Amino acid sequence: MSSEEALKLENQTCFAVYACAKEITRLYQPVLKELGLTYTQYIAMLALWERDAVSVKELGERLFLDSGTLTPLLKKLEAQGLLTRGRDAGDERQLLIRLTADGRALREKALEVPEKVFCQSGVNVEMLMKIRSQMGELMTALQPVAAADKRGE
Amino acid sequence: MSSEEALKLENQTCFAVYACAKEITRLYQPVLKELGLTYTQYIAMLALWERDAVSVKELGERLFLDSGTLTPLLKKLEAQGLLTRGRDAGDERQLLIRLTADGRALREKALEVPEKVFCQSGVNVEMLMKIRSQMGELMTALQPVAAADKRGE
DNA sequence: TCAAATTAAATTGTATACAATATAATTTAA
DNA sequence: TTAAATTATATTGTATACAATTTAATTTGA
Repeated sequence: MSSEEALKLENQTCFAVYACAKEITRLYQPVLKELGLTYTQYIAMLALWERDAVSVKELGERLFLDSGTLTPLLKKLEAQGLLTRGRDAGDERQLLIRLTADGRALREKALEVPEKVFCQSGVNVEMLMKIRSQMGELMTALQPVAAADKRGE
Repeated sequence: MSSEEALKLENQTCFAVYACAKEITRLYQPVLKELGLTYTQYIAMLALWERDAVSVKELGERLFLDSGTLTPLLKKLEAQGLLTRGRDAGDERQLLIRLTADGRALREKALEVPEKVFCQSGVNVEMLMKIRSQMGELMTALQPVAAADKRGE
């Protein structure tokens, strides 16, 4: 592709992924509103439903988010009574995030979310699976770059 | 997939796309810094390099962004001297965005951006093309839903 | 024709994101 | 052993995003 062609909006893979991510988030919004969660809060809860009593650091690594994003987000979830934030007795630097009974209970409602969103989406399962696997490949290809960046190379 | 399986973070296509979009943006950042642009400012400039003297509404439709995002972003680009913002004489409701000479000149520097980012990415062309086409398909599938939402259905 | 409806931007308010910095706790190493 | 380095989280500042509302201009329709 010529550098002229490469500069066209239509040819930007980055823009295609960026636009899809926003569109998908928009799709989740009405469904998540019933749970009182935003999209980012939802993925944080998904992570916590799988593993509880984790530090902000560990949660951030799983969600690719840093403390600047997570600290206010977790405070909001704490204010909603879904989790508690308390320092680790063994290492006071770490903050342990623990779900409350309400936080665990919300999972029952959330079980319906994927199905609801899928039905609304007008997308077939094959496309979804293909996309997920390709995003996985892309992420695997990009992660070494991201890691090198973090090390300041 | 069971509803239990469907709730795992690892199985979320939405999260995969969301995480990739952020990672890609991060990849562009150091390259765009040389042009003095953020990622969103860059895609706005890409659109304007292709078609100039457009309204905020038209630009927003191409970028999937609304005036709440574009108004401050365009004011920043105006402050940098890359474009001018002026009401359309024929319809004073509309604001026409026009590139300045500096704005057009920046395109020369930007011609190198796609190549630079690609080289850093460690991704091959085939994967990129496949992803772009699939994101296009997904967007096409989702757009009717988005349009219906806008109409309040 | 002119009030009501529509349209385009701007504004307000809330919620991410993340770089850079600050703070406090822990670990390392001389 | 204790000062220096490292680590985990919080804070600050900037830049998106977008829903909801407001404002001003234009179009529509009785």
